Amino acid sequence: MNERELRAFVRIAETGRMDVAAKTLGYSQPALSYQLKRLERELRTRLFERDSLGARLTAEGQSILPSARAALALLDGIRAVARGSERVC
Amino acid sequence: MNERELRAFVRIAETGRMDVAAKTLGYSQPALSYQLKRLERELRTRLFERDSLGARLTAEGQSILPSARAALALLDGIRAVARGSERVC
DNA sequence: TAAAAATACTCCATAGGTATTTTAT
DNA sequence: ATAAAATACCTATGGAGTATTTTTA
Repeated sequence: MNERELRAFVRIAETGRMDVAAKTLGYSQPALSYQLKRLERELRTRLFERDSLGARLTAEGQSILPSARAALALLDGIRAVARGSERVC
Repeated sequence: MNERELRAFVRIAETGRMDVAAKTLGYSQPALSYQLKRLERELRTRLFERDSLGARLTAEGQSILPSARAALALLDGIRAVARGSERVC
């Protein structure tokens, strides 16, 4: 479970589309598809139902979305703190 | 920033020793040293002062420790939720 | 000089990109 | 037929281990 996977998960949930999520995150659709698959494999849970219309959260996906967002917010906070104390080098 | 790096960071903070932290996490001291270095590089901040006595948190390290712990707790929660909804396969 | 961290090196697994295929509407 | 996701394949980078070196108390 890593930050990139969680950001992918949240963005797919927000857009309902893996190709759009990939574009807004700045990488390819297959790469994003692979990341989601990796996350689902690690959690042993299907997070989205996919079809030719897009990707919709499953119940499990919905249940972890708030925690994923909260965790990412904490990571953003860590970055902000770190940036605030950057050294000369 | 990934889960492994954060767990490494927290464990080093708790033990004050990279070799001990590595052992309790189940991997080698050089691997752990590398992970911490990667995290510090990404955050552009020194998180520990190291010497032949061990590793002690810097002020920046101390300031992110609570967030790191909270983020890991959220990840644990995600895992717990996922485990609770594991499918047949 | 002893103990802890850092570096060097080697190897395998992972992650991403492009091209293509599959699937459902 | 079209649009979205999945797969295949290739390559590059990352991450781990063992052995060794460096540093400082």
